[in-house]
Amino acid sequence: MNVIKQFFRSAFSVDSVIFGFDEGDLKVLLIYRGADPYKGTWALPGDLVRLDEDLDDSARRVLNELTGLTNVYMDQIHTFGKVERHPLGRVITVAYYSLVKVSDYKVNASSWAKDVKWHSISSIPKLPFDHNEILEYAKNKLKDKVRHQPIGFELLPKEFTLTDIQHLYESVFEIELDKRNFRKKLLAMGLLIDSGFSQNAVAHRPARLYRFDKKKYQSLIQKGFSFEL
Amino acid sequence: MNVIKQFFRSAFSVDSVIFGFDEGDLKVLLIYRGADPYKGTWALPGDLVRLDEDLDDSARRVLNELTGLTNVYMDQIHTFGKVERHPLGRVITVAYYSLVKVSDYKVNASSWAKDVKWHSISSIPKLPFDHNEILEYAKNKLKDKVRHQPIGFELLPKEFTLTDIQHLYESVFEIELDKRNFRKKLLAMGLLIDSGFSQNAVAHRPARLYRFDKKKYQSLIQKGFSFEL
DNA sequence: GCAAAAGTGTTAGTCATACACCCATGT
DNA sequence: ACATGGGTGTATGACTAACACTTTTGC
Repeated sequence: MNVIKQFFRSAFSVDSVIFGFDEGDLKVLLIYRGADPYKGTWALPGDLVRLDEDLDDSARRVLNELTGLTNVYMDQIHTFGKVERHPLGRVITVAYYSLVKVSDYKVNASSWAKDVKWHSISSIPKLPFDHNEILEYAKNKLKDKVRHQPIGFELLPKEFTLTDIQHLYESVFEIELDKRNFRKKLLAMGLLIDSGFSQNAVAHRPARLYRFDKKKYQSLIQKGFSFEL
Repeated sequence: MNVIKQFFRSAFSVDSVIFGFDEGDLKVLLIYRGADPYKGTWALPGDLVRLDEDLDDSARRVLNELTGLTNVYMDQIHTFGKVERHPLGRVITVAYYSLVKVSDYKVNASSWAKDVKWHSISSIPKLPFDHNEILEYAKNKLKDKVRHQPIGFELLPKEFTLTDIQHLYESVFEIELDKRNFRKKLLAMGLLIDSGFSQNAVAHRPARLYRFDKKKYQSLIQKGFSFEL
């Protein structure tokens, strides 16, 4: 069939913007490319999608190969398809972002990345392909999502302080928030469980530790609830 | 090179959810497929992307071939990439939606569509491929977008009544709105211009006609404004 | 004069914002 | 005792939601 010869000559890749939150700062996981094209530069992790692999599975595979993590929050961002975006041929890329708890992240179990490192969102180098553009899209998508759904917790360890969340929101939105008002709203959601524990070994009054009530959240979502901040 | 043989055997398509608003009802433009696969069914308009064609351009081409329209509001929805979604081989599809003024829409200038018709959003038939899923995504995306930006006007003729907009919002959100409150908020945006004219030949008090102030909107956007409803 | 949709304000409640001091711990 | 961040309440203004009657036109 003619169509096959004419059109089935392209490839598609997935690229992943992996967000983490550490030291009060939003981070992105970049790889140092060990192979051409663009060998020797920091880039977003990604790979060509195999012909027998669902798109979403491919994104999960890339994340898993890199971090060893599964069951991670992941969402599609956008698809980038300029003709000349890839030097090897016609390759469009479907970009995803995921939110990982930096504390869960263990290995650099990667075959194709010579090095892997968290980069603060405020100091991202020039990246190959259209990766800087992808990252911009990712940041905006993250903002939009966090504003409407309490997914920020995916970036925090199981137990966290209210100040942790506040700093997280402040990094994501790049604004400052009022402590009292923020706590009021946050607790008013009714989705935080007081763990009963506090920080220890801190050089100030220890903060209470909370957990996110995932079950309650799921059941509210079911009932068609929607959240804001 | 090995990679070429291994991966460059797939294709990608664009599919378009073309929204219109007419007779107080949200509509979608469907084509009646004149060729296989799925010959003889109603489907979303779409086409394979040419190797030398940017993704967005491809979506605009499909829209233009079908309606003769250019300069139409268009936005990417999501990319669908299940392995078995297309019978001819590995084809992922990038879905777009566009908002057209039904009054501007003239011809069925289409080579590949046997028939083209507006279908009310409330009575969409079973569609081939994953098109019903795509349409669901499109509706949600449209809701999200309309909630935060006054793009609803793209669906209305240049001059419209306040009741027209209210009906539009009611169809998109599938809810009922209070007339007085809706008008208050709408006029408070300061983005409507009273055209000075009114309807005529209507069997009731004629409504004032307004225009959307695109220039003011652009300049507010520039200044980092954001809107809600 | 009747039918049909246009147009118009007020009130009560809820929510967002601004703001400053005392507390518990480690050193 | 001092430094560090944790924790807490109130008052004001802004916005949202609920609600009913008069007006203008065509027939």
